[in-house]
Amino acid sequence: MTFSEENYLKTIFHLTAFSDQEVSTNAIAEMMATKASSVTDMLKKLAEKDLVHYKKYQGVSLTANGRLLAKMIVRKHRLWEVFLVEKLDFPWDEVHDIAEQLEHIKSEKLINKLDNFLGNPTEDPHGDPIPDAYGKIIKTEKLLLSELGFNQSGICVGVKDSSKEFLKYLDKNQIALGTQIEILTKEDFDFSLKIKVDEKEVTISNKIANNLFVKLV
Amino acid sequence: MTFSEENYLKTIFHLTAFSDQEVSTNAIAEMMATKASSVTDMLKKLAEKDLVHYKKYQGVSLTANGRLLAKMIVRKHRLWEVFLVEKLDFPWDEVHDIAEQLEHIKSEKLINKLDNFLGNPTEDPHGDPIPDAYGKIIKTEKLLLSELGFNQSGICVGVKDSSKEFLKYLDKNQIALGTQIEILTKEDFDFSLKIKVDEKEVTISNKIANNLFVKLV
DNA sequence: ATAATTTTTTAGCTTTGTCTAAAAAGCGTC
DNA sequence: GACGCTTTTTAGACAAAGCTAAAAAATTAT
Repeated sequence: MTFSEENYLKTIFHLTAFSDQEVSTNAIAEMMATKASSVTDMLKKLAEKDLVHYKKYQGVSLTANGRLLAKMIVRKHRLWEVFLVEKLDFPWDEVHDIAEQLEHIKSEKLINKLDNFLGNPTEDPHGDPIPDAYGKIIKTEKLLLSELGFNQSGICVGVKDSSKEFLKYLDKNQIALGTQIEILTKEDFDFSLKIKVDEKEVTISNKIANNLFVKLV
Repeated sequence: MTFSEENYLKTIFHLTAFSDQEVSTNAIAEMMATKASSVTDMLKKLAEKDLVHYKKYQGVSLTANGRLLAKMIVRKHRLWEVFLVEKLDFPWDEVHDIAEQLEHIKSEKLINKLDNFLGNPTEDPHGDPIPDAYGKIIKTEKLLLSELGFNQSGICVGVKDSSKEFLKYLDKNQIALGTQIEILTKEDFDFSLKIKVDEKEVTISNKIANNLFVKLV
């Protein structure tokens, strides 16, 4: 498999992760910042290799085979992210781009040894689950901070948006995985929240609350 | 820089490391298992980017620029090899192929953090020197086992040939970096040696002795 | 139901890195 | 210096993966 094929599989996997429907050519093109015509070409090639179900004009979905391969790429990506943060001390907003490269290294033995070296983590530094060597994914149930009510408290367990900008914002406000957050007040007008983090009161917008996963406590 | 360009630079670096002369198109083609015509095409491109000195039919050598880049690739390769052996417990004969992939990961910060994580090693698992972040290489003087005389002893500090086959042979005979070896007798007919390794006597061929680096002790 | 719009595919071109076959340059021998 | 052999380069082709522009299918609106 080429890097490009792997990137397409991964994109299709992410786009079908929640909806579980066929995904459109345009959606893939947009996510990969490429042109629909390029996507069509690749879909034909992936269909040829029995990695996707593809019928002209009908959208596309992964075959069992394709899904397993996609999960292995996600596994590699997330394990490398753990390595970068835990072992090399990278800040969590810098690991994605490097992991995008590392995820294409081909060696099953390498990734399994890395997994062991890291202590078989089940989540990456953004709280996303790491598939095991068989592709099994354990998802922990989590809710958005915006779903909590007054006086409820949650522990931050992940981010929905993992862009550099959002992660840096969280760093600046001393919110990290494991941080406890209590909802103090909710503004009816713009749904902004006043929350308590480490004994400090902070006001955050609805957009922030909508991208932060917490576990009720 | 593409992977292919990096591989050419690395090959030219290795071929010019000792002789310090221009290297021929054919020599590069042979080492890379490709065709001379492909090499010519690439040399033009590298010359264009001022990474090599190239004049038709005259052979090729690295520019200062090209040499530095080549050293950075070698640095990455060897640091990753240390990681694989020291941290992930890979046997020394399995790391080369994986390091060939890892050496192309682009992130200066990554490689410098990796260097620190590994304790700034100066040699890779085969005894080859690791260039520092500025490209500086400290070579320790070492001689071939075949250059030792009767009753002299050396500590194994590296291998000249680092093929899987040779490394496995050494493993089988319990010879590793750091192993002490004493020359017992030398056969005049085929230059085979009787040596003492760990209180055990072993007979090795001239070819083996010619590919094992030692430090006099 | 037909027209307009959007989405997707096709056709044809570009670049990168490879190849084969043929031409050109360099070298060794006399 | 000419002849033949080896090495190197050129010319032209191909596969991968992208692009643009145009055609075709699907969808939405009238």
